[in-house]
Amino acid sequence: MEYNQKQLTIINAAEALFAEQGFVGTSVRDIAQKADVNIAMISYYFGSKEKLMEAVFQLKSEKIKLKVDSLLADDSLFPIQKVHALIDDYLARFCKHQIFHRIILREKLAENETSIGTLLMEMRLKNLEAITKLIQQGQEEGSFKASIDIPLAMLTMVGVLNQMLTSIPFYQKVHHLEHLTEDELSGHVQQVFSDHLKNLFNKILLK
Amino acid sequence: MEYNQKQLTIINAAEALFAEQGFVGTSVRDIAQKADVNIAMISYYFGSKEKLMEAVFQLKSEKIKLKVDSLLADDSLFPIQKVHALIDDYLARFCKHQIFHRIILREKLAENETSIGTLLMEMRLKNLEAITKLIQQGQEEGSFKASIDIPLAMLTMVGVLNQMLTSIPFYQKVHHLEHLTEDELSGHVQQVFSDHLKNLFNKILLK
Amino acid sequence: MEYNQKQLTIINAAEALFAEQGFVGTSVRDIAQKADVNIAMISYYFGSKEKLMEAVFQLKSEKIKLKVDSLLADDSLFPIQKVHALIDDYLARFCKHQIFHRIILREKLAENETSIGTLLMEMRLKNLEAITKLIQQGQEEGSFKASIDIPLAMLTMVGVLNQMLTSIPFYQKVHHLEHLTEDELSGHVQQVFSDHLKNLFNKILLK
Amino acid sequence: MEYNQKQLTIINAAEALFAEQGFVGTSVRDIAQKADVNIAMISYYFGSKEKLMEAVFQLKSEKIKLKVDSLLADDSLFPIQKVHALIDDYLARFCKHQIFHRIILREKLAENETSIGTLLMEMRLKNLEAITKLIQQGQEEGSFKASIDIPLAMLTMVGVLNQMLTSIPFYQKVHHLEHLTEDELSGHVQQVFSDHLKNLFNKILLK
DNA sequence: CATGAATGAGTCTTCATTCAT
DNA sequence: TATGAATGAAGACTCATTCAT
Repeated sequence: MEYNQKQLTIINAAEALFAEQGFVGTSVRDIAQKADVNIAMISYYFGSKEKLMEAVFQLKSEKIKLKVDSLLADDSLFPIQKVHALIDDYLARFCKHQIFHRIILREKLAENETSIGTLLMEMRLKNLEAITKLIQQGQEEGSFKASIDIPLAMLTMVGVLNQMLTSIPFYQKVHHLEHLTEDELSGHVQQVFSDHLKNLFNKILLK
Repeated sequence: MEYNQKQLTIINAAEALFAEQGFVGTSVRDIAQKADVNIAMISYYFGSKEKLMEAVFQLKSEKIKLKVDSLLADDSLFPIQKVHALIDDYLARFCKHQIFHRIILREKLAENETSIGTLLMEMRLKNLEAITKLIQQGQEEGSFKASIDIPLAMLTMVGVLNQMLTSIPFYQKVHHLEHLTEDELSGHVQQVFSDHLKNLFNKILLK
Repeated sequence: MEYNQKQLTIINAAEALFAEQGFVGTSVRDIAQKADVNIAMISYYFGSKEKLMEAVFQLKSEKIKLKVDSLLADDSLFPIQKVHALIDDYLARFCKHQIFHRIILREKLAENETSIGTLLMEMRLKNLEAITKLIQQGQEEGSFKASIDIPLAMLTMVGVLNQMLTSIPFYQKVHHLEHLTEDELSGHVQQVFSDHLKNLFNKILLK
Repeated sequence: MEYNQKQLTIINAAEALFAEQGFVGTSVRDIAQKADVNIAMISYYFGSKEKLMEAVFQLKSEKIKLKVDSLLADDSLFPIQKVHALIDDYLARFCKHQIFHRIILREKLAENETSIGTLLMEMRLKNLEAITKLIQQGQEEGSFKASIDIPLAMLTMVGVLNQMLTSIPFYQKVHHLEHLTEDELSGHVQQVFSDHLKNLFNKILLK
């Protein structure tokens, strides 16, 4: 799938709005306005609002796949370092508001077998496959535990990151960080979660 | 706030539907139908759909508060046992589809300062307060580490549980558990997550 | 099915517009405006535009059924007189712009198995049944031919009447009847077609 | 008017679709797709959808005119034979789904003075003129009645044929002809209506 | 000469809410 | 107090047409 510039503009606008307001909560009018295109363009280019969401999803999913693959292929790192890099990568992506996981996870997907549900499942399976390889590297090398529930580990990381997104204001408040600028806050939070997750995964993975 | 029977019926119907379909995805018609009341009753009793959600939230929040408080007051348990009980309690609540956290977290709340955002923040603060006491008990008793980021720990638990909710089909698939009935699956998952979270919290909290 | 006054207003407006402009050519806005009700009332009362058309159809169909039945039950008339009365009845109905046959026949119905197609088929079968009885009366009495293709005869009458509706301006022009008022023209046309059809049916039915 | 190949392709596609779905029910997209041309071509070549329908109409009208004229000029046939030939010709045309009369009659034309209404009137007048000559031949020759309402006769034929088109499924059902293939059914119906109309016109025209 | 891209008006329908009773 | 009826705004989507290329 190749998208032209206008299509990409729409996809980006949609991604941002879906992330903020959810799929149902976002109207095609909103998207058209944000992307500064005619409302009819959405149907024209993508067929429907749902198909647009699929496009958002697919595009993002491809990007992530590339990132993860290149990381895994890097021979200069130890397995645990790759895991740490993966954490930082996810973290950066989540913090840059490219929170498209949440976007989609929120809506009907949990149970419904929509086309997006299927796409999501596929992506998760691919991710799992890649990460399984990574962890097997660590196990073969001898630094990782022999018995690890890999899906459970993945899920833990993603769950913590998702929760982070919705909890930043809370975290800011309880730690009295109101004096920080948005960027400072973001940097701080990123550091905290990076340490936290790395620490968690060290405990989960390492012997 | 005291609610009469009809209001409670509406609140329960609303809670279930919000949990399944999200706030925006649920219409007052749906709620009225599920609660078997006239559509106009919702506006009549609660003023608006949003106010109804607040009622759902508030009621739930009170129930949780009671549970947690009673747990903390129980002198027969060690602090770490209380934490474990807390985990099982949260887990049971999440698994019984009383997933109202998710309900609300999904909608605009993350950033928008809606009335519900405020309610949510209040509830979290109360919860934090209670849990802080619990952890301080453990620290004073000497079994817990001295330096613990308590909000981060809370957030980790809730994040994992939230993620669990949306990932059960994925978990079922990758672990080849399709042969289990829904109840067996739910029981299995609950056991796995209970162990996982307790293990995680042991590492986070215990010296 | 019992309809309240507002529903009947809508049905009548819809009938007139469907007759003039066809089903597809008529918007719910048009109907709402003509009936002087809010647009949403159409969905509110009838569910959809198509369901509204079904209501139009059903109501009309019931009225016709009653008329025909009462005619057939009249013992004071000879069979051929009943046929003549039937012709005049149909004619009057068609001329009074209650041309709902055409309304519906026009749209997709011919081939598509819509709900209306089914309703139409049912009505035609009922009508055929009634008319078959009438013609059998004539046959038993001895004045009608033994072998008559009754559906073909019905179809001939309805076809001529339908065609009349769309051809009145043409007929007016070629017979130089422009000087007549609309009512005079209508009366004249009705007389001409009454004679024509009675004549035709005499030839088709009588020995 | 001369049309190039592409234009003719469009006209044919449009004719078929208008016949099936009506004017309003057919979109230019449908036509463009069926004709396998760019959507913009329709506006480009014909100016508008309505103008396209005029072209469809005009082209068809010319063809019919030619057929009728050639029939009338044939000196080898008696007038009643020409009438029978005319009936079979109309019948064949209607059965071959080239039912463009119905196409257009369906839409606004009955009362509205659209450009097509005018075209239709002109064509009818021309047809009437030709048929009048034919019937005068019969009258002069002595086999036809002296007093015949020719427009009424024409209208009867067209009305029956139109009705036939929308009633074939009904006719099939009541005569229990479901076992016939579509072609067999069409052939049977054609035979029945040919006999019926010829019989009718014998009675209307012959002394 | 031909067309892909783009548009604004229009489609039907559903929404949360209000009002008269 | 309670509700059936009613409403205007908004929903997603399709339409015939135009325009720059």
